[in-house]
Amino acid sequence: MGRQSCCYKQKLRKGLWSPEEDEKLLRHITKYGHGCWSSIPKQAGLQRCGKSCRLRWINYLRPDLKRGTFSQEEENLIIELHAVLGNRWSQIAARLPGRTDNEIKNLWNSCLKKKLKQKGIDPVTHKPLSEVENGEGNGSNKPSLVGHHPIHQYTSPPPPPPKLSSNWFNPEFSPPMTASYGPLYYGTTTGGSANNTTWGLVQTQTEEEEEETKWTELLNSPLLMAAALQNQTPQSYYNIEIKSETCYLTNSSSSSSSSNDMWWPQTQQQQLPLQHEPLQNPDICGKDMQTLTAAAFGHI
DNA sequence: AAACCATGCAACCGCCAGTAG
DNA sequence: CCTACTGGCGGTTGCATGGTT
Repeated sequence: MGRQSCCYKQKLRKGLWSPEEDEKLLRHITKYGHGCWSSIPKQAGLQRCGKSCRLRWINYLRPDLKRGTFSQEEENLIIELHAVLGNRWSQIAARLPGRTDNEIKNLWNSCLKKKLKQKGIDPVTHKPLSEVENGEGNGSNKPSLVGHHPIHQYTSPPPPPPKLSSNWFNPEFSPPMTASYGPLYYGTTTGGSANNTTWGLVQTQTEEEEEETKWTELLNSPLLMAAALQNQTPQSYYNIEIKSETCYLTNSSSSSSSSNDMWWPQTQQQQLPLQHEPLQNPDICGKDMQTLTAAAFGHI
């Protein structure tokens, strides 16, 4: 017995969103926040399912979205994070302010995978393709549930060239991302263990839960990493505050489901530094929603 | 100029986990 | 404890656009 989509059940609209729908949703959430997604369509006068509204909001209407093409630094960071987290796009996105999991996933599938392959790196294991092919029989490359953790490739002793450098699409590129490696792969781990085996530990860990915990601990702290990403000082970064979309939305919903008129302005403030940041690739073209969003928030 | 192809992106689908009743 | 509902996530699809032949 197959399941029917929520849209099918209620004969709701599907497909691309019209500007009118966007405006309705934006206006509604701007005014009332999104308490319960399932009730939003009705309240906002939309013929959509709640899921669809949520997705539209998260991937397109949210005011803190960065948009534009990914910078080299961001791409590199995604690759690094993917090596650690695997296809956990939402977690990767949480470390890239203003980017959505969908965006990152698309980038990975359409672009980064190819780039890695061109560089002779297996996008799944993040190991050199030759190595992957050779080691295929011995089970050493057996995929794990959460992807592979070839951290040693990136961490083992200071990042010098060998395989690590092959990950840099721009060979001349080094800082600030090189600096960000510290917190990501070593820095945050030094609290517990000072040696370089910390991530190796992750790699060889058999207890998955323990693994998870370590990742969480490690990855929740690299604020400097993102600071480097933004080419900002750590301090200015703190102003932005790393917030995954999940946190972002959670905050709003937890603050109160209906009358949470507090979270918007606050969030906006946090995003200001980002907005002032000059876009390297201002291809916001055709996506006037950004303007609409900005306009909407100007009224709050 | 037209047909074809490749690419990027937005959105949907289906599954899962958490939770309220 | 069970069930239904909801939100969240990753995988996948389909369309629009731009480039190439």
